[in-house]
Parts: sequence; C-alpha cells; structure tokens
Amino acid sequence: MPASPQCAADMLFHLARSASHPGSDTALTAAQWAALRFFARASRPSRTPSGFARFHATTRGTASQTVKSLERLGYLTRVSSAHDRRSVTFELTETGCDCLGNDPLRVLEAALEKLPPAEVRRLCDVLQSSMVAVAGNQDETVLGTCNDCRNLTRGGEGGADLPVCGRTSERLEASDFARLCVQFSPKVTGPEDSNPDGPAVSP
Amino acid sequence: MPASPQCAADMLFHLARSASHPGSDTALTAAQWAALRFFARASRPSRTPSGFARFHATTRGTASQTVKSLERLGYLTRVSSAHDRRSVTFELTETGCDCLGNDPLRVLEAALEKLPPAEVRRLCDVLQSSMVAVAGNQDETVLGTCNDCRNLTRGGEGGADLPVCGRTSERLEASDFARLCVQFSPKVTGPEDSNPDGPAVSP
DNA sequence: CCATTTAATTTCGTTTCGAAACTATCTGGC
DNA sequence: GCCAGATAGTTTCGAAACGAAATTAAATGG
Repeated sequence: MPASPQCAADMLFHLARSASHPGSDTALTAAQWAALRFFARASRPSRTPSGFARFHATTRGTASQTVKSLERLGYLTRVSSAHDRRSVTFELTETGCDCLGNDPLRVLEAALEKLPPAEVRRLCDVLQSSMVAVAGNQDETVLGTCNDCRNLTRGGEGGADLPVCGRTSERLEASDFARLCVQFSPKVTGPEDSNPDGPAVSP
Repeated sequence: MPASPQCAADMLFHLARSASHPGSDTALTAAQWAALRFFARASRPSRTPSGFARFHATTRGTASQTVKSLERLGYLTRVSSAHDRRSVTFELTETGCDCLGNDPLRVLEAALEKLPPAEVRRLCDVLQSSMVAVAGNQDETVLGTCNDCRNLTRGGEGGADLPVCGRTSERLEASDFARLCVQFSPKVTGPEDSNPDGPAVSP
C-alpha cells in the first residue's frame, strides 16, 4: 500500500524533475543541459536535432533552437552527414565535455552508482518496459542502447559485413554499441530469456 | 555495461518527460497536470503552494501562479488554514477529480501496475534512496508517504494522543497516512530492516 | 521526372518561468 | 507587550521556452 504504482510514478516524476533542474547557479538552462547530455551519449545516427527532439519530447523547431544556442556557446560542433545532405549531426567540443562534469543530473547518476549492479539492471528493465508501454499508447520514443536493439545487425564473424543500424542503414562504430538510440526497438525476448525474474511483459 | 547507472538516469529522465508531457491536445499544461496530481495525492499539511513548489522543484512564485490558474479553472478550491492565517491549502473539486482521469501520467501508472508488486516495491526503494541522495547534495525535497516518515507520531493505542506530523505539528487524518508528504524524512532502518535485499544506503 | 516525404530551420506570438520586491503573519527573545 | 527576523503567499517583470506553421533543401518512389 505505501509502495503503490501511483506513488512510484509520482516519485519518479519528482526525482527526474528535482535532479535535472539546475540550481539556478548553473551555466546552462535545463533544456541546454538535456541537450548537452544527449549529444554526449547518443549513438551517431541519433545525434541529430530530430533525435534530440524525440529524447526531450518536444518539437523539432524547439530542439533546433536549443542546439543552436549550444553551438553558439561553443559546446557543440556541427558535422554534416555524408549520406544525407539534409542531415546534420553534432559532436561535443572539449569545452562541452568539460562542462558535462557540472551536469546537475550527475548527482542522480552518483546515487545510482552506489546501488548494487543487479539493482541497476532491474531498474533499467523496469524503465525500459515502461517506456515501451508509454510509447505504445502514444507514438513516443523508446530509449535504449544499440546493443539491446533489434535493429542492430552486427558485422559477421568473418568480418564480411559491417555493423549497421537497420533503421537508418547507417554504419555504426564499436563505440556506438553502448550508446543511446532514439529509434530503439527492444529485442523480442526468446525462450532463453536471460532475466526470467524480470518485469512481466504485458500479454 | 548496457545497464549502466548513467543510462538508467537518462532513461528515467526521458521516461518522466515523455510520460508527463501532454500530447498538446490535452486540456492542461504540463505544470497544471503536475499541480492537479499533487493536490490530489498530498497529505493535508503538504497541500499548500509552497508544498507544490517543492514537489515541482520550482519557485513559490511560479507555483503560486500555477495554482491560481487551476483555481480559476474551477479545479481547485482554496481553504484558509485555521492555525496559521498566512497559510492556505487546496482541495480538488469534483471537476478536478474527474479531470484527473485524463492525466497523461496515467499511462505510466498503468505500465507500473502491470509489474509484480515486489518489483514495484523495489522500484520505490530505489527511487526513495535516490531522492535522499539528491536531496543531500542540494537542499532538495524528499517525497514519501506519512506512513514511512519518521516525523509521524501516531495516536497512542489508548487513543490519548492524536496523530500529528512532527514537522508541522498539524493533525493528520487516517486518510493522510498513505498520502505524499513534501517534508518527508525516511525512518532510520533499524536492525530489523524489513527489506534486507534492498538498495544499499550510502555509508 | 514529378509527387511525396523527410530533415532542418526560421518566424511569431503565447506561455512559462525565475528572481526580486512586497504584504501579511508568525515566532522568539527581551 | 514589542520588535527583529523568519516564513507563507502573492505580484511584477524580463527572459526563456514552447508550439504551430511556413520555408528550404534533399531524399525517395512510383
């Protein structure tokens, strides 16, 4: 009764808000922190203005402005895509990287780092299944790592094929495997589910 | 590696944002939904503009405006406090109650309701310990139910004393025990900890 | 080759927000 | 009782964020 799902939702909301909210003495606004964080952690195909818009649950127009402001501040650099000339991706500058050390969300990360790894794993499972449920009702975005994504086709063991994202058919680098993707689709859990104790998937 | 604490923090942030963000076709703004939700679930001593400001991690000025707009819409009614003439509390009107059925956060609640209760319990523990850690660094607010709060002094078994909140020394009703409090302090977990498998508390 | 779709940007008006100033009330010491 | 300081709530005002719509450019698919 004290641990109702409703209470959990309220606490999750409050925690996210209080942890991501700059204490007013910080260099960037909340939206700018979110963008800086995102471009530091997303896989290359996701590091676009549209990708950030999905991550931040806002419009592309608003996302474009936020990104532009960070570019003006010298925290991001713009890289035009080779395959699609409409598309641009962003990289953190060294200043941007340094700045991330003051990200207000770091206190939440630090708190989670103190948990036992199994607990973190469970938390991730719960969060991911919840994102799937939320995204199902609306057409929201599910966040996950390329590693766990069904769209990732790894290079063959013979080294013949190169790893690509099946969604964007863009090449991935090894460093992208652990990064966040905004076009994530969870792998269908086969009979050999590695986490039989995990959260129930809705029928 | 795929379930890093950092990734968990990002997913938590994204989930909260995407779930609480109205699809733009909803009657209220994100801030208004948060306020309506809060006043529906907080214990009476917490149902003040200041209480909502803490919950929403914003200033009292901003909170005051949000509350005022909901009052104007007929979703909240203002009740002046008997003990402190500066203070006011708010109650949901019937319309406000009805409106809560369309709360965008309900899809998240629904997702969490599908989890096994033990999983929800674990999630609550993780969220609460994280809130404590975040609140420790800054002077943020920890959210919890009066039931689990060390400030709650229940009425004696003889019925002599009435249940009060030790923080505000205000009387509580039985219905408040399971409600959210913004002046929450977790009970010190004694040797007879009911959840020995729970998240480690930082040393 | 043309219609459609998609990526990104810009513009514009609205809303939200935070900081600071202000009023009213409570509290504690004297 | 009285005054200083703290606290609850409100208001004001300028800055930022936001959504919607229009625009440009490029990819895609008959």
